[in-house]
Amino acid sequence: MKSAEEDAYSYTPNVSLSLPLGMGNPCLATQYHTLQSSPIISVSSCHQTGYGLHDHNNQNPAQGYYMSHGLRPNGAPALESPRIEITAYHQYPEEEVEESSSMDHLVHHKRGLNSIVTLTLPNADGYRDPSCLSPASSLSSRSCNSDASSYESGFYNYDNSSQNSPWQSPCVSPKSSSSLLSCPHAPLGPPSTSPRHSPSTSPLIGAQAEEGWVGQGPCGSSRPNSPACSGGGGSVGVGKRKYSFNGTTYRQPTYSPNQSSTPSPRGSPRVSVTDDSWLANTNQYTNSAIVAAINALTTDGLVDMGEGVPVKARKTNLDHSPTMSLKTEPGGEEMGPGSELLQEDHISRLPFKKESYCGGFLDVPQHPYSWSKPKPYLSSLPALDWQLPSCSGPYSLQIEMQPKSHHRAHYETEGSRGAVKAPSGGHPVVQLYGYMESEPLTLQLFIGTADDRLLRPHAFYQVHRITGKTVSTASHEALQSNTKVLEIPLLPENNMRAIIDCAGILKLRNSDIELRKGETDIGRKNTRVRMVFRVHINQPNGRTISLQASSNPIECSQRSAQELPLIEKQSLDSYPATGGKKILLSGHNFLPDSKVVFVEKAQDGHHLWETEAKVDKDSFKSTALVVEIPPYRNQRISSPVQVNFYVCNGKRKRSQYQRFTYLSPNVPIIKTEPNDEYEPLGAQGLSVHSKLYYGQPRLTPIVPVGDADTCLVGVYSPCPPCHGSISSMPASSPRSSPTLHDLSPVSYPKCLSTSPTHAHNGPLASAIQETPGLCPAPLVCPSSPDQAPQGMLHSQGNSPHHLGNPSPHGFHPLYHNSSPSTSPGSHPSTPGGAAESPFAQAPDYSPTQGQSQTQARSSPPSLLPVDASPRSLAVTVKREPQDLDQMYLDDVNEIIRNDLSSISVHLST
DNA sequence: GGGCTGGAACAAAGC
DNA sequence: GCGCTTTGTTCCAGC
Repeated sequence: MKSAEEDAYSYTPNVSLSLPLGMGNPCLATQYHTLQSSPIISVSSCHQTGYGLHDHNNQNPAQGYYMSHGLRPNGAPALESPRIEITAYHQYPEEEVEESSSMDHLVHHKRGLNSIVTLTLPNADGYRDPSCLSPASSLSSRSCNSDASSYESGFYNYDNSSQNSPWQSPCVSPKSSSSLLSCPHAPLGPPSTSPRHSPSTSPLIGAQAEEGWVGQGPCGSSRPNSPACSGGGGSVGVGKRKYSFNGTTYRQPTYSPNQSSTPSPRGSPRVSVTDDSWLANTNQYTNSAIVAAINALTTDGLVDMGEGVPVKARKTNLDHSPTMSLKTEPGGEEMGPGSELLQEDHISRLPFKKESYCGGFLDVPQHPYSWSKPKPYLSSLPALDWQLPSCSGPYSLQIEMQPKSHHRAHYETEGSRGAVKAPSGGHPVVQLYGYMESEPLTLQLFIGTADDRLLRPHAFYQVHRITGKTVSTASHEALQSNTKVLEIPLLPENNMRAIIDCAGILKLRNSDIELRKGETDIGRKNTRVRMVFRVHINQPNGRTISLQASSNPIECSQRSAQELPLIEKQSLDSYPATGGKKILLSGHNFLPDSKVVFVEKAQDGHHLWETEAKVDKDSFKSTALVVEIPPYRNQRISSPVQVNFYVCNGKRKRSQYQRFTYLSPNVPIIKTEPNDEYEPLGAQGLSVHSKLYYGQPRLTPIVPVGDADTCLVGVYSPCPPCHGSISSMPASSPRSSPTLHDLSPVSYPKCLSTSPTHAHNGPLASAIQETPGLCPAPLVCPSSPDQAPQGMLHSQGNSPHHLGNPSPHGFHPLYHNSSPSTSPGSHPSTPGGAAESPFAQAPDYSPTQGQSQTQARSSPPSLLPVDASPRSLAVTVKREPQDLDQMYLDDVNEIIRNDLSSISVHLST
């Protein structure tokens, strides 16, 4: 069975818990580095290494998290002070640098840093090397960047990057100080590990942006120019830009809500948005928007400046400069504000306001220079690779309608293949619950990974804006850290609900991406993605609550979609070790000869046990398999054991791993119906739990943009409805293997195990991710009384996987630590912050968000200590978890303290 | 005529 | 180094 893939899995990180803070989290490391300087290398390495490191990290989700978020030294009290740290942390030093007061200086600085990692071509564009780009590719790249061409400029990216860096944000934010604290949380959430993120990380981002392009080389390799450039895909971006600076082209005006000429069928948001409203936030917006725009444009501007942006790009940019950022054609509607330049997170935060967008742009556009200088603004918005919760306080971002599991992405050389659809034939639907304000918000959408690792922007896929008669939702493309982000208005009139019929998926050539400096991801067989939605809600106290919800995995490869088996749901997540019960698997591409293999892996990825389950051929369907749960190798387990299973249609045609938990035979079986709500797939009788293994990362700290503190604080409290899943949690995956398909869930391992006991269980970690969608709830959110603060809540729903797994725990613990109480400096809880608990679990979204939501709603989050799968378990076990948590927390705290002390020492030195 | 789609040819990468 | 298989990318054709 061991295939390369598996080997990859082996990755599993064995990070020791002890390391957590520092080691575990690359971020931290990086940070340190930066701080200390030394390690810059490390940082760089991180980047470059990218996944490798990350992976490891990832594997330990916890670590990752810690690192990135909270733990980060910053998180520690000590950390706070030095902004530097923050900076350091990033993969992109640049970003950090930028934030620093002296921009220029910083910039250079960055570059320097980058240089280490990669060459910094200021101009280097976005994800592709301009030079390298084949005509087609250029388009594509543009498409990606699309409008972007303008974006391509390196600057732009940098900016983004900076923003991205989680750490930075804190600094930036006025309240930043606290940010540091937030960091602590952060760790939990967004694992620094995240490939991209991590310093090294995100290949895309970092790589693309800055370094990028190894490019040239690639160019050659990659098909140079595809004739097709003209190809449709790209077309979208370029051709369609309608907005030129000129007001005319520009539609900013359109953005204005009222103006929207074309009423969106649903009441385009525009309508709702009033100028006033726009104005209201304008200032903020403006700044952010402008910045963003600038960034985007900047590139161009830079180019103009002579930096070497490809002529094409320049033209585009010039012509459209504003455009790039602003595209908003859809429907002619003006989304307005949203569209704007949100590139930056900031933008996103801001409510859609026309001003920000329009005003800023219109005015600015013409001057390249104006754009040219991206201000260093520290957007506090969390980087795209940060793991964010789907629920926080009263807010909950939910994917009401999940996208289909398959969507053939188009190449730049092709025409668009349309918007991602929902299984029902409609389109995905996203809704923000709990938002009672009258101000419209911007919903951000980008294409993220769907592997076991932490959720991060996908290096090989970009969201593609779809426009036309059939598109009712206005949207705007922005580029953030080399990742295309589609901005969609969320209007109160529409109940903060958006139908995502304006988003397609663009495939970038592997060769173009892999050659970029710093890129560590492999495109081959890395064809699964998730739609990631984010919304940033400004709070009266100045803080910003950022929520994220990720869709179920979407297979984007034509061939894979047709051949690879895909498990979307399973009727049972756990069962006694005796096995024997039948489980219904729902999905696609099942064959009469499909085999279902149960596998148990050690933390290091080695197979401990593997057995083929009996498949009921009589009930075979291409979309459903009935399998008999094989007895576990050890019938006397005293605690839940998490294993994985997959469907195999033949050599190299395996589904992703799904988690399954064997329970102690003595344990009363509790149904795991929570998922019932899952309904759909499950329909067949067995309730199916959705959950792709990779699922979604569930936990995520909330990242308050505004405040550093917030971050910390950010805990998010349980969300009432939390249907949402945590989008982010990564599963930690061992992965890495280029072949995403085989994600070994197991890898997680090392994450900090939450519970001491679990700590070492590799697999456990994974659980976290999986924790299904429950609402994040609960960890300890003071805010929500209802929820008990247990350390580990699991989202019930989806994730059955948890059982036994600490993974979840792992995270949780951290969270806890991070929580004010626990971690000393780190988190003070943020008072006003939405969630008190810094981290939120991400609910899993899994498959059907709807499900998750429903589940969540229907049943309050339960704490499952062991994660046993379902809620039921939770019920029974409740207490343990707490104890464990406590213990875990203690351990974690200890670790953190140690870490902090060491950090402070470093700093002082 | 353009946008979507589905299918498949061609070619590179892996095994 | 060769041949077969797998996967990625580009083209074509039809709706």
